Amino acid sequence: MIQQATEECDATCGGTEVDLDQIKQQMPEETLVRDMAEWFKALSDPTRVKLLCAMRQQELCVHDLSELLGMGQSAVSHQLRYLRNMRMVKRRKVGKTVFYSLDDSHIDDIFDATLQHLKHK
Amino acid sequence: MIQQATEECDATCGGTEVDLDQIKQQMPEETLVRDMAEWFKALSDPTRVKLLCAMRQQELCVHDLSELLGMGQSAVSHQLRYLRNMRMVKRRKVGKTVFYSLDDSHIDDIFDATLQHLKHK
DNA sequence: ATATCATATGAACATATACTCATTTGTTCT
DNA sequence: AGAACAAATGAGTATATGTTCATATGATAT
Repeated sequence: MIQQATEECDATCGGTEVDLDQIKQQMPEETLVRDMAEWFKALSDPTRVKLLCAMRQQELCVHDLSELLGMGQSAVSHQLRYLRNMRMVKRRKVGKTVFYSLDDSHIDDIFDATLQHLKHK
Repeated sequence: MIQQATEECDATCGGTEVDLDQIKQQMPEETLVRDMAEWFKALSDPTRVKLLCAMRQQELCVHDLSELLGMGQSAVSHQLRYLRNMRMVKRRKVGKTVFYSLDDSHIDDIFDATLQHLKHK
């Protein structure tokens, strides 16, 4: 359960009842915070969400993804690179075509949870 | 288990073995995709992540949050408004000071899961 | 009412982002 | 080798985003 501030940030808000140092200690490291933000940023664009949703169903080549989303090949390719750099998807080359698929099982969980969350609001 | 494309996107990549229409049907609605992206975008900035992490521990006033993050009051206030618009946090006014706290239990779960995820990589 | 303090808000600015267009790379086929 | 095709990449551009600065709002106290 989350604590409630023991009233009176007032008087002089500078000297609060709250123990900021203790809270600071419990905070995740700066680098971890950045990693978290970066990870979420990868999921913060509709195009990338769609790509991941599609790959959640099955491995797909760039061309098909491009067609599925109704977007240019270049745009899709750029976003796939982004997702690959984030290690969220991986490639499999077969001749000229490249198949992309999820490379992070965690995404499935997060997506399921989030979809549930958003539907019930 | 995710399906693997039945080889040969080749020949002419346009006519694949993959049933795009079926995949399309399984995709979430455009509006839902946008909502998802928007929700993740709220978590895609280090400042907002820190604010949420702090509030995860306890309710805090703007001044203390500002001090905790070592950022200007205005910047913090802007981000709190953002989070409030997203209905991720709520306010409680006591005199001049305003206390902010989480308003979305789902954030706890997502953060826990994500922190676990990022630590083990 | 006036002063003071906590927070909110608007404008401005610098940076980041996602797309398009043009071109390149890498592969297969003839 | 050269043609044809899938995908990748770089540059350019329009828009979005996060912060700062200055100022406004709202509340308390004198």
